Amino acid sequence: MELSHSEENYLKAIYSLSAMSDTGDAATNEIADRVQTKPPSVVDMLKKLATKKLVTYEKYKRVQLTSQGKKVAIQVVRKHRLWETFLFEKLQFNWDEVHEVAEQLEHIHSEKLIERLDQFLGHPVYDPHGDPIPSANGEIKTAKRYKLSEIEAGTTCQVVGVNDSSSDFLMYLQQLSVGIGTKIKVLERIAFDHSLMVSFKKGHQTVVSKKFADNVLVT
Amino acid sequence: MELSHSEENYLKAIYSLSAMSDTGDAATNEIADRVQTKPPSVVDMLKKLATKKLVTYEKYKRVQLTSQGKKVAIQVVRKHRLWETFLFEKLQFNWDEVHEVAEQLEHIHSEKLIERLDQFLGHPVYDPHGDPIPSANGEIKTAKRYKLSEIEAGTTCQVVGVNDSSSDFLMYLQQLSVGIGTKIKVLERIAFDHSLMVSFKKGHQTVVSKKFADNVLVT
DNA sequence: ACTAAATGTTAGAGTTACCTAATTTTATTT
DNA sequence: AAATAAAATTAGGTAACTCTAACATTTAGT
Ligand SMILES: [Mn+2]
Ligand SMILES: [Mn+2]
Ligand SMILES: [Mn+2]
Ligand SMILES: [Mn+2]
Repeated sequence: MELSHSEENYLKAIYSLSAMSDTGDAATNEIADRVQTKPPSVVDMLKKLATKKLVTYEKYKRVQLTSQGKKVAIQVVRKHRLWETFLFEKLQFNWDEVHEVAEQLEHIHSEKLIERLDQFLGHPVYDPHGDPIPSANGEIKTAKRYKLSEIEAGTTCQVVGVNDSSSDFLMYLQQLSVGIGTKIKVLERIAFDHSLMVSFKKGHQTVVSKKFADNVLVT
Repeated sequence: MELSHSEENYLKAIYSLSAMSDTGDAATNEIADRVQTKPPSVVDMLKKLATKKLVTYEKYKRVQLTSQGKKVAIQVVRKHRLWETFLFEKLQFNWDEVHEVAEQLEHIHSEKLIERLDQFLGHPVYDPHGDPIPSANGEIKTAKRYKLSEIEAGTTCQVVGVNDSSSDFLMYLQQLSVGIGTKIKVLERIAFDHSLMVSFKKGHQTVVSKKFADNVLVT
């Protein structure tokens, strides 16, 4: 069954909201926020998705994806993240420019296209934001992600993403030559202001603030 | 002004129909055929495009693109052909598989994407079907294209496209190792059945039928 | 338990892009 | 110049997706 852009966007929104909620479901207003519409539009769509068996919905209750719905949502996420990787790796888009275009590209319908793209990119595992790319059969690498600020002194870890994507933050990262994949060793945790003494590859050593370390995700 | 998929498809259809007509315009029924709708839908759309100044339309007369409309149409064609080239060159799609997916990709809205894609592909001049790719400012290489069947004996020419894109024909071409860019020398024109004696690169020599030669475009 | 606030739903309507059936205009024959 | 055929248009309607305003339900605060 061929879904519309709109249906796919809703499924993706419900998927990511459910993933954050500890009850595995999403609320009407949350969805409206996420897909930039008003709550009545969400209700209409939930009814439609429910008749298509993509979602289990009872009025006044939070929605849940069915396994069918989840499968579709994950494929959309896969496409989104593969396109982001393409834009970043092959077309030299910046970190913060890829999302908007991928938001459109994720709706192109072609099995073959996405499998060939995956192959062309060398089967990447993480997108430019460090988010895991689901595999063709829907499996997602879910290595637990820590804030850099939680890492013990003496440990070496690897950057897999960020919490903040403001351009101030991204520019600072660029200046430090820190990106996805960068290895960081935590040398010392400074009790006074919770800042960290760290070293990046090649022993280049600096102090970073707690605010910085809270926004860098590592494994 | 951001146009819809549908509006873009209509403009593209009117553009290519106008190019074929010697009066530089297109008829309602022709457009309906091309975009796979019914004539009343076309009339609706023509009225809309007319209020947007993309088309000059008077009822019961043939439509013409305004210069604005032509500009938009050419940009859509540019995107279509660049994406076809990407699919063919980078993702190893076959000649006859690229069109359908490009039909979707041509509607992605992003200036930057298309310029970067063009650069990534090395500013190609022809798409996988041998059709010219308009430049960023809308210029189109219009080297006159001849049928192979029109070429004089003794002349060497180069394949730039085909008239038929049936898979029977494409498979035959593949078997002969003939593709875009292949050089062909016409050795002899056989009066009896208008077939041609030709040689491909490396002196490999064969006879091809008139039907074949009518469907191979060369410069 | 009662009230107020927050959340969610229904009613009714607009837009885009289609459709079929009926009608009008233009083009082609005789 | 009629008559007929072809092409184009209008009328009226549907489906998807969105909205605002009004109403219903649930939740949280006292
Ligand atoms: Mn999207
Ligand atoms: Mn991402
Ligand atoms: Mn298209
Ligand atoms: Mn083409």
